[in-house]
Amino acid sequence: MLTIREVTELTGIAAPTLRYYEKEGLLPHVRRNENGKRLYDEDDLSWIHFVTALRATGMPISQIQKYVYLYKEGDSTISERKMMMLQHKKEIEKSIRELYFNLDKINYKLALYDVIESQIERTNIKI
Amino acid sequence: MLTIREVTELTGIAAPTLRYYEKEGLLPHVRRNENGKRLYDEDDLSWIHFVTALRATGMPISQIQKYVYLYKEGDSTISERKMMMLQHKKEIEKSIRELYFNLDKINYKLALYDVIESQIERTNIKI
DNA sequence: TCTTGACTTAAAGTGAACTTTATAATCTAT
DNA sequence: ATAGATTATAAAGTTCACTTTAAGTCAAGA
Repeated sequence: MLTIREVTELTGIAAPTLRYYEKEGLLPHVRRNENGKRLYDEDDLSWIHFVTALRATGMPISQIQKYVYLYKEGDSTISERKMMMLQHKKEIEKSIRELYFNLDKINYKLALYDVIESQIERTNIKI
Repeated sequence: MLTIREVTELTGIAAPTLRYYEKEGLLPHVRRNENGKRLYDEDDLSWIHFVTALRATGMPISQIQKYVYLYKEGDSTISERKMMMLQHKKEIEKSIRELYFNLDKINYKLALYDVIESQIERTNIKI
């Protein structure tokens, strides 16, 4: 069992953020010791990594809340949870497509700069 | 020359956002008619599309401000602007890599759901 | 024993990027 | 000529996801 400090060192997530996630219901079943201090086990670490992956791919806190709520409901919500993940997968793929699309525009801009620089070279103008 | 309404229809960007971008210095040289109403030309539309691409790829307003400031400075800032774009290109590529990395985790989760569902099928349990 | 440091909570604060509101001026159609 | 829509500005408000602060509890080391 790990203290909150050990988890922050392991994950790079700030302690207040871990408490915030827990308060918002993103981390089910984090235990406490006899004095109320948090103790994290392997399952908690898995949840933290999973929540981090969802956040890093743009899933809002509110939707992760819903997912964890369904998880707590038990096996009857498995298909709904799977559908949430399928939907989120689509969103991520869409984000990637949009990034590539806009990356093209940046590359076009960079190509223009290359043209300008080669013109400067040819005409021997100094900037 | 287009009115702000025509630009919102053309770009899907809300009029207050266009005014906000202009106020923040993201859109150089937007003209006005004799009564102070904005009139956008082709160059303005290009800037709007460019700013939109930068925003959609996560560049902060403050950095776009800096880029436009350099643009207004003239040709002597070309290499600095090109470096900004090269750096931003790297950031976008990093974002794409991270999205793929986390997409893998979501796909792993989905594979687990598939395993669970096939188990349910085999054991004939109804959920 | 004292004090230092790590933990706890609730509540307030922050920063980024808009968005809304309030008020006034101007354009458009009848 | 006038009603209703559109535009302008400045300033306040909103949302999201944390982050910081304030005030307190507790265990361990000098």
